[in-house]
Amino acid sequence: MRKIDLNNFQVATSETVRDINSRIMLNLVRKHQPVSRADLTRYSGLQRSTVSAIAARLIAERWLKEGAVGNLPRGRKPTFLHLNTERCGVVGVDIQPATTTLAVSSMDSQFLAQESMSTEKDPVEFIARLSRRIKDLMRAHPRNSYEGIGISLPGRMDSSSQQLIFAPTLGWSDLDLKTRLEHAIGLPVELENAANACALAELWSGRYMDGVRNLVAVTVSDDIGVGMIMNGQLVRGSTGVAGEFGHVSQMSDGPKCRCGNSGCWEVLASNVAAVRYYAESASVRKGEVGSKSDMAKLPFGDILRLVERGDARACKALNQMAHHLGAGIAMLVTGLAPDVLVVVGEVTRAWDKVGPIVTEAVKRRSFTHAATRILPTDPEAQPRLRGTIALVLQNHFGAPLTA
Amino acid sequence: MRKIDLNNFQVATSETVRDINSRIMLNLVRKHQPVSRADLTRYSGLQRSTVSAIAARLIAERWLKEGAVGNLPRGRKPTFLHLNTERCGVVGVDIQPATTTLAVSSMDSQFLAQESMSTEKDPVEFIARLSRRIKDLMRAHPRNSYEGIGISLPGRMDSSSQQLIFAPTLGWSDLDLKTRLEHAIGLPVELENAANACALAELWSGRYMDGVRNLVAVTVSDDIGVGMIMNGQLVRGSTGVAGEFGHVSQMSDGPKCRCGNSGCWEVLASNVAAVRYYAESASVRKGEVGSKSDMAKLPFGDILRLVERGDARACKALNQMAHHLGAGIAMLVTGLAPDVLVVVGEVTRAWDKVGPIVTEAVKRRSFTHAATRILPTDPEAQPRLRGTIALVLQNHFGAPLTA
DNA sequence: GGATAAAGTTCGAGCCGCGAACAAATTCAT
DNA sequence: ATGAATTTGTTCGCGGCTCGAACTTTATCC
Repeated sequence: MRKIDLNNFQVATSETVRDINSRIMLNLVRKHQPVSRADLTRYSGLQRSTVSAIAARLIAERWLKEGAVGNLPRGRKPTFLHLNTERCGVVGVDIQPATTTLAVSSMDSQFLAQESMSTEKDPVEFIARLSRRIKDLMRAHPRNSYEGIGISLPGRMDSSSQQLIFAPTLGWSDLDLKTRLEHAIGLPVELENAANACALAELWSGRYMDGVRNLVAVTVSDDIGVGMIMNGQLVRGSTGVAGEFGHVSQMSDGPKCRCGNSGCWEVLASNVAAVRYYAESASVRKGEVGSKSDMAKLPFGDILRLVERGDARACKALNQMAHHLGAGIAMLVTGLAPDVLVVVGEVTRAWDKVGPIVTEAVKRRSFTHAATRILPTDPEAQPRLRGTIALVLQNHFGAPLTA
Repeated sequence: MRKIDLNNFQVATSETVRDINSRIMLNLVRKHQPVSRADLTRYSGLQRSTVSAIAARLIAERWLKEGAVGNLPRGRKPTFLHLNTERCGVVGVDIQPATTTLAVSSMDSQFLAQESMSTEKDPVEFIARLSRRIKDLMRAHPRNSYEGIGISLPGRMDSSSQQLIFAPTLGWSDLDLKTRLEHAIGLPVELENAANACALAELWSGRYMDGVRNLVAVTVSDDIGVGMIMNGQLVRGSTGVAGEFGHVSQMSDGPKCRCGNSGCWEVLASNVAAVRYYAESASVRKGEVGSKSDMAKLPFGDILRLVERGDARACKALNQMAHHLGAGIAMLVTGLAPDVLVVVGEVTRAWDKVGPIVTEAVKRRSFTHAATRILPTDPEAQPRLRGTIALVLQNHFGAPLTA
């Protein structure tokens, strides 16, 4: 049961009924397609006449298309309905400190094209260049309509105004990225934190046969971010900053974190932590080639490659990271008890080594009543970018705001 | 934006419109009462005619009552509407390991009567006795109707079946309390974990002038429980076990917890932790009167009394507890960023001493972008019991299930 | 060729909010 | 007093929606 938000509600009119039922139909088609009108009456509980009327409208609005006819042992053959993936396109932009990836996607979240560009320090200059690239991409891939632009970025925005309020790795601050881009391109823009975008991508991925309404995404890179979906809805917290579990202190006498605190989870379990563990083990053991500070600049990818080759020191560093990753994930499983917890980041490439350590730590440390599945994401699948698409599509497939 | 739950949705009919708008009206009256129909058109955006029609129905259904007429500088005088608190009663039951408190309340959450009984080890026997007491209480306080029974208990129930799955301190397990009581009394029963009940109580308390849709309740007694409300809705997690932050390990080499883990938050910051700190300081300092094991049986209330009298050792024990309480609360503030975090329990009686330590710890340890207010509850206000009332009333005031 | 079965359409009834017109109640200027 | 102005609240026809029964269409099987 949800409390009605008296600061942001919508009264119902007669059209609200059709709104609600259309959304339900659209989701039923998404789930069961190809599907006949008759099946939809059974799935929805609506009358046959109502289903026909809604289908007619959704076809007129080009959300649905009629397809082949099916076969049945008896009676008239059904004509199948399915989503009209041609209808609309979505632009997704994944901004990361070094490079920005942009893509156009169809309604079924299939990428039509994808390209990269460098992220710049000057946000105004960057926005100008980005909007040119987006326009070019849209021209190169014409669609009936483009519905919006979803953007994932490593930072936080105010949940109501969508003003960027915190993006340390980009060096931007207090920027109205949303309005600027909307004016430049003329499409609605949705901003979201990268971890939240990943959580959305998983929620809408179709990977979990519905039923998953509580999902946590943990992004592991140079920092650790957490995106939470509870009761089928993104949790943004009071000012949009929920999910900073990466800055929960796990070891009061641990290394200093840039947030000012000590022993934060992300200091112990992020990619840079693994690099540090590797460098430390070097200096302790022997003088060897390369100074300690050189090693501290090693990219995390190199550690993974060393692990693949069986390098003992790299393996140990990765194990340490995995151990701490497990401790933090145990906290999330214990406290949030999601149906699914997905891990995002390069570290999933070594999940055969990391996964067992993590699940063992969770099993050992957490109340076992929660049956949380801990899963790596496919590193090739670009979860952040898929999340930006989901960010726009949820406006069409999510529950309409009522009451 | 919420994802539609295809396993549990409700299609809209023409009556859904009235359902939704009635709920909105009811909440607007609750917020603004006494309030005229004309004001309600302004608050809701509905037409005057629609507001009148809905009001007429709500009056016929006895949810609302017409009251006095107001005064205006010009024009016809408005007749005020307000909630009809006489309409219905609610039964609330707060089960705790030693004693169970039951109460009957009117629709405005005012207690009409309240009494206590001992909690028994045998659940079947207990249910029989409890239902007799409830029936007597209802007979002694006749209302037009009783809407339901809300029950708070120290344990976890499956979120769908409401079967009790875990209640160690009561010694009950796998019990269908809900169905048994429903059959015995003939009223719908709502079960909820005590911490969740406290969170609900605060959400519906009217203490925060709306706007608060993300709220965390931390119950501190012999254990620590956490109830979370995110996006205006209780977070129960996959099988109803979300909120066990009390069993997040804060100190890997800390004391053993009954959950099998070490250094759990509740082992470091609960009432028994304070008692243990007190006992430890005794044994370390001197032989003195009373053995260490005697002191470990001291009730937490005695420690609070000693603190009031200025006992240095008791103060130190309380400080230690407060320090760890702050560390855990910092975790919640950092990770969940609620608008409000309320602390429930005897410890709030010494909040002048504990509060500053907690807020200092949170300020030091957490990302300060979240503007979470950390507040103690009034120990006299019986948050668990108020929560049981909210549990039933939210069925009438919460958003109806649509889509 | 008729019985049976299933898919899909048509159409009137009923619920509901909208919005304009109307009725009621009250103040204020003349 | 009296009428204009103002505000509250009601009445009523319209259009949107789903329901549900009746009907049409398209198939298979005996």
